[in-house]
Amino acid sequence: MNQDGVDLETSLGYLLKEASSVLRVAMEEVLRPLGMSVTHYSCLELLAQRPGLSNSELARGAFVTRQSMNVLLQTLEREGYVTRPAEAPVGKVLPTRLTPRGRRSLEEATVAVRSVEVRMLAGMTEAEQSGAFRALRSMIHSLRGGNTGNGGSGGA
Amino acid sequence: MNQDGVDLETSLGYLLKEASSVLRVAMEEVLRPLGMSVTHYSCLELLAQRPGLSNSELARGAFVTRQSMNVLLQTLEREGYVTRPAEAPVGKVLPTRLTPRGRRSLEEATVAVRSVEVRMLAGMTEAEQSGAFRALRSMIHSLRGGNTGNGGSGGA
DNA sequence: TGATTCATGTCAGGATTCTGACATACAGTG
DNA sequence: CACTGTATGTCAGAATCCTGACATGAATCA
Repeated sequence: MNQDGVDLETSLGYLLKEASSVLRVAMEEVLRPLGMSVTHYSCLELLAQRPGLSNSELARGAFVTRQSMNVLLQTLEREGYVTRPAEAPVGKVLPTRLTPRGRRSLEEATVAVRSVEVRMLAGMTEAEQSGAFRALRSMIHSLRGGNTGNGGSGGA
Repeated sequence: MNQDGVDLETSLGYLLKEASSVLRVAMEEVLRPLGMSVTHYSCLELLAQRPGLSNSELARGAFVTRQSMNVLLQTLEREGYVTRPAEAPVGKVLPTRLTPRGRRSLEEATVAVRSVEVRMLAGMTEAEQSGAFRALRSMIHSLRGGNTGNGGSGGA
């Protein structure tokens, strides 16, 4: 009946979307009491691991447009979670850094987020986890790089 | 330096989000020439496989709110892709069905979407695919069902 | 039977994100 | 050195989606 369709019940793409949706909901749930959105948290986490990231780099890392990230950064800066130099040291790039307050805020969030990740991984062996990791990486790579003869718009 | 963080480089959650993002972009890319969004396509595909689905069921299947799905359905109905009875046969539920036009439209989209899925799965063995499938299913189940003592707000 | 609870469809308002556009700064090429 | 191409930060407008709220219909239960 649905042999010519994609068959959502067995589609890895659909399952991927579902998993992502459920993960997003779970993260929003634990982040909400902290007054933080997922993108908000992603931004802070990115900055903790790679201080000095620019707005555009942050946007790519959080999977939003640089315009959206810019709006967020302005808020975070105004509220004292991050700092940006008034003038660009080189070019137009404004390296962003966490303030102590931002770092404290992130610590709370990290605990919450980690609990979600732990819950998500519950019931999976190490082998299954690394298998899933490799599978996801492979999918990303295939989707980013290769085209099926579509006359590559090239992308990045 | 980032050992007390979540370490985005090795986080399955982050990778999941990345994969989902890349998949979404790839789908939008092939669906755009057809004038169709991902939710739009999801709705049609859902209806093809399970005719008579209600607005709310469609919303859950496409991972959006029923309000958003309602807006989409009104457009699709107005443009002749789906039909809904003027009055509910039972209760308030309005069973939705694809029109021939909707079915034709879906066929085009299915070809496009399947090509993306094929590309995504390129380079993965059958075993890896079914492994990824099981892993994703496990994550969804763990995230949906179990709580780490957070006192389940039970979703809705 | 009557009350409570739950799910659905829908309307209205608000928040978030995106698309489009512009000026600027660096890198590569002739 | 001038020119082209790419990348960045930012502003403005539009589109999208969500949260909140309401009325209705069905199911559950006393």
